[in-house]
Amino acid sequence: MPKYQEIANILRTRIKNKTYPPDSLLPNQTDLVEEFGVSRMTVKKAIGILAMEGLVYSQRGAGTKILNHPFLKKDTTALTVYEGLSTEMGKAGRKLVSQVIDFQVEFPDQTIQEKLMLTEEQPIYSIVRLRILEDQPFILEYTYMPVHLVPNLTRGHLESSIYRYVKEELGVQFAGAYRTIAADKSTAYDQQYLDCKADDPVLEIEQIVYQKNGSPIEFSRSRNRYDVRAYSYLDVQH
Amino acid sequence: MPKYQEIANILRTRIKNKTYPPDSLLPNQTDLVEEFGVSRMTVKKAIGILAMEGLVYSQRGAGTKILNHPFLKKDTTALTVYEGLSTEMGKAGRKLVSQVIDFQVEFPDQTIQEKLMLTEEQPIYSIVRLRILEDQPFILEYTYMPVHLVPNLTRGHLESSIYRYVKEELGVQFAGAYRTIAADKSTAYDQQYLDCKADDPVLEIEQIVYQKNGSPIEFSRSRNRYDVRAYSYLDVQH
DNA sequence: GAGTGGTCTAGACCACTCG
DNA sequence: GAGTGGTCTAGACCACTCG
Repeated sequence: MPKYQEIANILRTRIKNKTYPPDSLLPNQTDLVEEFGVSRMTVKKAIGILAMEGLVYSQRGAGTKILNHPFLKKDTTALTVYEGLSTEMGKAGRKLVSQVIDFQVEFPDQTIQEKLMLTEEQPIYSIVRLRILEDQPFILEYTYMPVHLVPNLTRGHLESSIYRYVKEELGVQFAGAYRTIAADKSTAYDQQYLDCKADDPVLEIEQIVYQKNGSPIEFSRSRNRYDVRAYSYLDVQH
Repeated sequence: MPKYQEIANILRTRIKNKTYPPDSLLPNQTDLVEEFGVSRMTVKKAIGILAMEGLVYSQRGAGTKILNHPFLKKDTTALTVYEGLSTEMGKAGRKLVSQVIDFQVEFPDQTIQEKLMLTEEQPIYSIVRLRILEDQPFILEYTYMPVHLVPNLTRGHLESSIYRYVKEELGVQFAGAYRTIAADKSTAYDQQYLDCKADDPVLEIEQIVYQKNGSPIEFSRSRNRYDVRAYSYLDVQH
């Protein structure tokens, strides 16, 4: 692990345990250079990480201030990094079960060809799963992935965690995701699986997940029960 | 403007006009050092900006690749930086009208005290506006701002752009925002102003906007017609 | 083994804030 | 004017990718 990461971790710990209390100033960069025995560029890089996380704000001439946003108390980190729903819920200590409703291999239609940058001859997995959180159905999820990028996918993976298989066993690295969030009326299909009423809306999240090499590896549409799931995130300006 | 910004701008232009085509490699950092007559750290910082924007992906040993994400073609930049709806729509060349439904000064209730970090004696503006895009009502927006942070706000500002007044005339700098997005059933009030049907859902976006010094300056809830507005953004991992 | 980007140093100059 | 963080340099070493 690079030095600037280690230093960022140490400083983050001190902020979280109030060694550096909110609204106070971080020691200046020269002092941190002395404490950690590194160059100033390295200290600055460490502080830059904390600034990206919204923990501190540096101002030329005035020092680096510890911020006190209410979202420090919330668990938003899980939402900004793509790691799959199972992993996210596992970290939060909540029990997620995935019930496989459909699992097919087929040729992609036009929409999916575009989203996943495929030709019509490149087969895809088409997966429908109901995600059940602590015995309550809450997301109906349609997932499409190119077969050649995710070989040997099994029903077992779908029931535990696709993300873990793709990342840990296939060694795929994710670059990020493009998401669109919208409200929609529930369909009869939604109502059946999500166990919701005819006039209940759903929150729909569409996402395309990209690998680090730039090719899309997943397109999914998830239909969320409106009363169970909202989507939160922190948008820090740089 | 710092050198690394200038270089990033030049490289971004070359990517957008395909001087560096998608899937090709950027010239290596040593060559760019020669071309621009700067040190390698400066070149690296410029490339870092493009990587944050999702335009390129650098890999140790292999070079820096120009990515070809479909969202290069979409206009998502406006959505990741807080600049107010009027400014956003203005840039897209669309005509936005804001109709002021209510404009009051009052003491904050418990919720707003918490969101804006205020005491119950610190007065706030309470604003309700209907945002009309090209003659179609599409957002009903409730905005709350502390009076002491936004002195002399007038009805005129509400009708044009609060953001422009706060930023340009008051000189406030924004650090970012915390947002929560959810689906909800429409209320009678929504239906009246948004001109939607009883079983139409709405997309609700709650946001707290922070100043660079860390204090919240705005809390708002916007109720969006579900068939007109979705919310998109790019989530790049770092 | 050649070429690549990632990290790090030790210093410098400067713009900015604050009392 | 003293102290702060932002930028920049010219070099170094290294981990990694690729043929």
